[in-house]
Amino acid sequence: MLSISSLSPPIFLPPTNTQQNPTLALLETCKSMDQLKQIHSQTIKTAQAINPIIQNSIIAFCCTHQTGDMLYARKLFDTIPQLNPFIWNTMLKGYSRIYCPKNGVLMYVEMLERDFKPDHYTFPFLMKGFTRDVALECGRELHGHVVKFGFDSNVFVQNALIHMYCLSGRIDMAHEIFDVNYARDVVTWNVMICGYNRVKKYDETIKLFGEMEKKGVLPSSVTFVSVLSACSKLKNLETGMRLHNYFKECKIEPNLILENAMIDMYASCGEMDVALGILKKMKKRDVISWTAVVTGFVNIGQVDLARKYFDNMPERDNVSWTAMIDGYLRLNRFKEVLALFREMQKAKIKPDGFTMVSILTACAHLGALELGEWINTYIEKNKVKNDVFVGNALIDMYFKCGNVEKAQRTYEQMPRMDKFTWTAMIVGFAINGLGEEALDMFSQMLNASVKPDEVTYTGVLCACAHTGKVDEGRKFFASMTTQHGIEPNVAHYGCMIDLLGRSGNLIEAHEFIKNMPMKPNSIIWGALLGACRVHKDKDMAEMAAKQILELEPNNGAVYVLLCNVYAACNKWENLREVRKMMMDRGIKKIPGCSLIEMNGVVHEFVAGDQSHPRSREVYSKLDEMREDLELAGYSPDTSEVFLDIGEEEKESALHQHSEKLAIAFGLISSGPRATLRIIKNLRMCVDCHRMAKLVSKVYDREVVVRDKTRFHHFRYGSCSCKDYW
DNA sequence: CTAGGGTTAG
Repeated sequence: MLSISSLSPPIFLPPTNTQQNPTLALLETCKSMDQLKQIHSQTIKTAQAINPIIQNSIIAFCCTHQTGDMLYARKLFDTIPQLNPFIWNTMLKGYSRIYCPKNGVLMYVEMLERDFKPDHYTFPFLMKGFTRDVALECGRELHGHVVKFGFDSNVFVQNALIHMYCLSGRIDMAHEIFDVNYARDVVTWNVMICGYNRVKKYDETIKLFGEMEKKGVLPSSVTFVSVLSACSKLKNLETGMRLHNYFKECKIEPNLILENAMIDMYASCGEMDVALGILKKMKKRDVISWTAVVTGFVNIGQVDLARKYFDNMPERDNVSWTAMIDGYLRLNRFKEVLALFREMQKAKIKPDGFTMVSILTACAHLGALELGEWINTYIEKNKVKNDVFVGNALIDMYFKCGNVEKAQRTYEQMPRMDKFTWTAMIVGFAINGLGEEALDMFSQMLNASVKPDEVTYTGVLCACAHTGKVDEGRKFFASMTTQHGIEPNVAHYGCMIDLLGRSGNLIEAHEFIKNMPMKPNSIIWGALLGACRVHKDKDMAEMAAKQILELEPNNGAVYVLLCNVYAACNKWENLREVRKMMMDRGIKKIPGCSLIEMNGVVHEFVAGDQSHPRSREVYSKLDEMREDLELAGYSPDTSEVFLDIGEEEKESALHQHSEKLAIAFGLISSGPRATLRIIKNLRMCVDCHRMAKLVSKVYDREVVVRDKTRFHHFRYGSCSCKDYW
């Protein structure tokens, strides 16, 4: 018996070029998956669905079109009895397009298992969608396959391979292939150049471009874009301008990307006039063009001008917002940082890791722990890429908001650490008075063979200064040069003066200043002056104050400190003289100001402040506190009040210090046992310090005060600084 | 005579 099919005439396949086959013509104009599905069902009805050319075209649409659906492609793919290399390749291209490199690799494996040989299209398609991780995982093996299947002289495959090694950070392997590759074209150079940009070796980028010129390879516009980008990063205007002239000579048609790269290069080198000139002449501009201009103005500190361009941009994405936010951050305009971030949220633009780092940095400066916590939750909930930068910013934020536990927890969860992580931990412990922990971190860092830099050493010396580790401090100061070749800068000297002076070695501190290789600034003398206050050395204080006033005649803090010294030494006549000098010269004391964050709102109190809406309650709470605390042994310490007034008035002035107002406000506006976190612009005075200790005991509250230089954690009646500050 | 590589802003 013969089967029906063998009796039937061969199925008539309609012509398969677009002119003659209406289905193929339809597919060519197809715009969406919906349309495609209609065409597909039509082909099933008309029995064209088994026409391999139609099948290929339908799958190709799913794999290549913007709206293409790879699940649909795969379903169709599975129904095809007779596969060919073309379809496999198209599928690989599809997975690359939607960035599913793992599916691509699985498909490639399946292809080999089913005895299809990869051709020279297979590898470029497959590798195009690779991520760093996949490239690391499969790179070597695929390289082997390329050799095994004999594509080591195909330029497309070789370029894809170099590209893949650059992606996984194996620039050495990439260069090796580049060097032995006899099939090189301009794209090979471009891939290699781009690889150096990716690992931030911009000098190498420019070097390679030079080699390319020497070899007489004509660069393409892509070459120019990459090399311009390197010039931008290096702020190498000379090479940038040479490139500008060069591609005019080459008669390369400028396109949007190239012009954007030009704007970026000039803007980054501070040549805003040229950058704006290019922007003006462009036929088409996009969000990148405008953002490059905004960044340019931010770079030269012209943040208000940057804002003008930002406000006039036809569209803004997260990069533009972050660039603008970063502008305010760099000028320490933190409130504007947060305000702009709120606007960004209103505009429904999703922040990413870069944005988070900027906002967290602002939170760290402002001590805005609640917002910082909110950002942390946001990162977790929205799966913002939690890389080492974000982690470092989180650690820094928690420490600078005085939350040591959360900082440590973040540190423990870091998937990867770098020099900045260690440094953030050391500095963080140091400013929170945890000297042992800071130094322990430092030795762990050295054990991990991470090289410390000058900031790391600032933290190390600061840890010694805040905890009175004089001998260790001297030792570290010496070792930074001898062991790590870091020349101490003025901040390191500042830490040493602080360390020596505060521990009572005033003469040695002064000697240290005399032997500094650079000119001591007001911070150096200020450290010595502060030490003179603690150790009641009137003569040296006068000398130090004189030095500062020569540098900064209007430095109000110096007068205040000098007054403090006189008050501490009972030199009332001298104190009056300085007071008079301040009046005559119109020098104002910087008013003490404390911030306390309550339910996401930052409340600000200055000394004697009555402007807060709950001011009356605050003052009556203060009176109540005074009674409670006196029962626990409090008596006012007026030794640091230098106003020429009666004892009772002194007590009253003391009573209204900004941190006391903030603590009282904190007590009436938070639940029992909630931690109070206060940020103060000046140093804490002895009396407020004593009172805060008692508050922590009497009201069973943790009080954290960040003053000008460090943290005080008050718990169970004592302070983390052990009264050494 | 079905398909292919590289690039820009924080």
